[in-house]
Amino acid sequence: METSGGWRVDGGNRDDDRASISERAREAFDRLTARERKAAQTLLANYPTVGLAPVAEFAERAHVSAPTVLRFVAKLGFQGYPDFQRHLREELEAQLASPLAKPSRGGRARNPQRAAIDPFVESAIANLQNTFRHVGENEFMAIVDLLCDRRRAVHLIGGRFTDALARYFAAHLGLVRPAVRHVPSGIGVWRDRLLDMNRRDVLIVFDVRRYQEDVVSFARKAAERGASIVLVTDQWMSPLARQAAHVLACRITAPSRWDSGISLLAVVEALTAAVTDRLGEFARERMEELERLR
Amino acid sequence: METSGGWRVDGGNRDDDRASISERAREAFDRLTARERKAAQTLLANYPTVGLAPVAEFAERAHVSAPTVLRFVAKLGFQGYPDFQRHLREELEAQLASPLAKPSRGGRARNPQRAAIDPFVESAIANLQNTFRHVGENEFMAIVDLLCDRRRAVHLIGGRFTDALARYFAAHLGLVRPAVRHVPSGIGVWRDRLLDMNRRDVLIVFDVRRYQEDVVSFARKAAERGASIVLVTDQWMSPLARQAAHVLACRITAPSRWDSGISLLAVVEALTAAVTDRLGEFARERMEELERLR
DNA sequence: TCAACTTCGTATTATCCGTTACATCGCCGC
DNA sequence: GCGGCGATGTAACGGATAATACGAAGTTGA
Repeated sequence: METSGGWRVDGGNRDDDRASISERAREAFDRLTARERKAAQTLLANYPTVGLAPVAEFAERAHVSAPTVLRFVAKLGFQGYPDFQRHLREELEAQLASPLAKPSRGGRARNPQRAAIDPFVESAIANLQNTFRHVGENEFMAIVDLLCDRRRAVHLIGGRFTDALARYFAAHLGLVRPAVRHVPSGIGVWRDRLLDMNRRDVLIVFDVRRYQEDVVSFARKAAERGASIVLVTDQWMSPLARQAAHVLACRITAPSRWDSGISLLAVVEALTAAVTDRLGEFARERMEELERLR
Repeated sequence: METSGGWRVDGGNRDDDRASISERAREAFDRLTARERKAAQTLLANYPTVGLAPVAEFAERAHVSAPTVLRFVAKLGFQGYPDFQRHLREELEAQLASPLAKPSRGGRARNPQRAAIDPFVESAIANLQNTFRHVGENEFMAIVDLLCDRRRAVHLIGGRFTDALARYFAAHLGLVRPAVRHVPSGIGVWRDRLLDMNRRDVLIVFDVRRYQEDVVSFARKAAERGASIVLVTDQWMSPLARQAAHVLACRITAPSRWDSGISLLAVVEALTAAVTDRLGEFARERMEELERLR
């Protein structure tokens, strides 16, 4: 691994005093040994709480030994574990003192990696907010109603990339209610599945731009047979929107050549949560029974 | 190790029935003696950091003696000072999990639909921020390096719910580089796939809590055969972290009985974007060729 | 394949920390 | 003013925690 950026010739203390501990941990990363990196990752993943726990607990959570954790904090430039904890507390206090200040990143130049990541997070957040801002509450709850009707069968289908989301949704829905079926890619079995569908059924379709023709035509045939179509699509809307009983339009733009599925997933998870909640006792019992069958 | 699904029976916190510690301190205030009240005020004025310091420091800051502080925390109902600190850390951790989920408590009541949706978006945003805030840039770029090495084969596997994410990633990666293979669920073909793996290969594993034993053991065998393991997990970390060359710890808590995969998806998309970008011309040509073959 | 080196965990030691017993102080009633 | 009682600090104790020394295991390079 490249070490040119890691080693501070100037002794580094002036800078280290200002750098937050999480930044220090990232900076020191290439100087660390394999096990010490586990410790660093554990700290960053549970920042800063693990660091405030005794060494033994820290070590256990990181699946390393206590001395490894101690060597890790030593390499970060602390006198010892108590010293490390003292700095953590001071940092936490300073951070909580000005709640409006965004944590860390105080005027430091972003390095190129961060420049690649941060816009990504920002656009994802914007997508989430804009998606749910425009989702009609009535629309959302009507879909929940539909999915909570246990007499209806629920079929899920997705396109090239969104098929994974259909599977994700199916995996969760199938745990809280019966008659949930994912329609796999490849039109081999599609004809058979169409035969099963009638006016009682619900078909959830994921279709985003470069809208997939075969998926749309499958859904249209299902609609002709009387199935209720729930369409999860992007802001420009799949042509299937005409036939759909309910449409959820999600924001998918990203600073990349690819579109983002994050807001689609958020919709899926929000629906899952709402349905689980609404089904309440029924869902609970079903899950327990599934647990027993395992 | 739990292999059951994502259903969380408890809310994730054993002490949900008890009030927050600061509330407890205010509530118990009249029952306290004069000096103990100084301790309580000091704690509330510097919440929660003084409580995370050793007793002596707490006592000094409150201008009382250590035993007074001890009596104070005892009256709050804790078994002892370490117990008190443990609760403080847990509370802090829970609070950091969704720092944006606080607002709009005092205003007019939200309508029930919004109440179901907004906390969901807020926690998703917090998860995204906290996940990427602590992702090491070196770690991230090292993984990108790995995935841009076209001589290596890339295998992807996920658990019960995360399998969909593995598919999603595989679908995208497969477009920009060769030798990308998703490992399907069900251990039927796993043995064969293991045979294919050697030290040139990369195995990307998705494993979140209630970590799935079969996935972990598969990955361990792959690691024994020399494959490089890239683990995408949650903040508590799959036991596989021990064997993994690279770990991405994502925040997954949600105001629901289910965990959220949004930050995992964000990581996947960020990696996809970075790899596509890095491969540049090669990726472009490959995609054009795939387009022609269609 | 072996040797030198690094890394890492086990076991031990030393230190700090929380705890508790007890003495003192202050307060109130008598 | 005196005696009792609660509140508080001092000091000693016991235990847990951090630090360290050492040996095992793994890695690298010849």
